[in-house]
Amino acid sequence: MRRKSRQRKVILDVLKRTKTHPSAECVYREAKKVIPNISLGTVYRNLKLLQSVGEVSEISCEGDEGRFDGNPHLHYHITCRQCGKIKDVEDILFYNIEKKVAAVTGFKIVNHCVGFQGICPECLNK
Amino acid sequence: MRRKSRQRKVILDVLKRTKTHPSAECVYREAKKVIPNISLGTVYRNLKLLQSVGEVSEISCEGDEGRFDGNPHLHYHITCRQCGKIKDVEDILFYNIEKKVAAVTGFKIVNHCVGFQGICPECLNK
DNA sequence: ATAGGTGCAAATGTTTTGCTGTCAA
DNA sequence: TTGACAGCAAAACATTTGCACCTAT
Repeated sequence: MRRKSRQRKVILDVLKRTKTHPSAECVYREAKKVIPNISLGTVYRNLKLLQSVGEVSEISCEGDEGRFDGNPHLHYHITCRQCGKIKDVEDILFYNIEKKVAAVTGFKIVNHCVGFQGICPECLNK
Repeated sequence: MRRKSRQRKVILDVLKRTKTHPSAECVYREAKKVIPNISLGTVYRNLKLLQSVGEVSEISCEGDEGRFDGNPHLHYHITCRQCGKIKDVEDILFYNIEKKVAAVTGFKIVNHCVGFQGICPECLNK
């Protein structure tokens, strides 16, 4: 049975309040501000555990590997090729594509993800 | 100016004919059959170079990191959560979502990718 | 009391890089 | 001839894991 450790709570809290989709290393640095002797291994272990219970997710799509999102709801991401920032894409979701793909491939679909790459407004104005 | 090395040709050829979306290590093993003393560093260097000129692409979307595709045309992938195989999703493309997302985010979109996760027909029948 | 969790450090796996020699143009 | 590229090995990262100790329940 799972216990609530202080470390896990802090890690989850960091993810919930950090909007920049931090890497494991970055979560570690933030968590260290609260628990100075927390270890990187613990961060990895908890990120994995929190993913497995669906409380956080790991972002991925072309070059965004190893960054995490404390928002567990399905949503898409967009990455700036110039400055590297990752933002959430709001209000766009394709619920029906899973059915379509199931029909075409014969797979039972359990999830999908979508990622965009581009240049953000700030970088465009430079 | 770029030269056509034998190694690069073999690596590209492996990718073109391998439909299983191989990892770098796997490309290395295949290439070794043709050039026994090819080095892993060369494989990585060429995979990167071939990506940068758009001849191959690296697949990514939740758990498919580090696998490559010799088909340079935009298409989506689906991964079986049980046996791990990655297949191409044929005949489904969302050209218009880039415009939509550009409008919503203010980004100039240069690319997008879509990945599905599920259980393949073979695994379902076990 | 005890199972789950932690910190630490070593191990692992993957990718990159420096260097020297080689080869395509 | 020469600059791009290869092979090799070391380095650099990122992530996982074994172990002994700690702590919620």
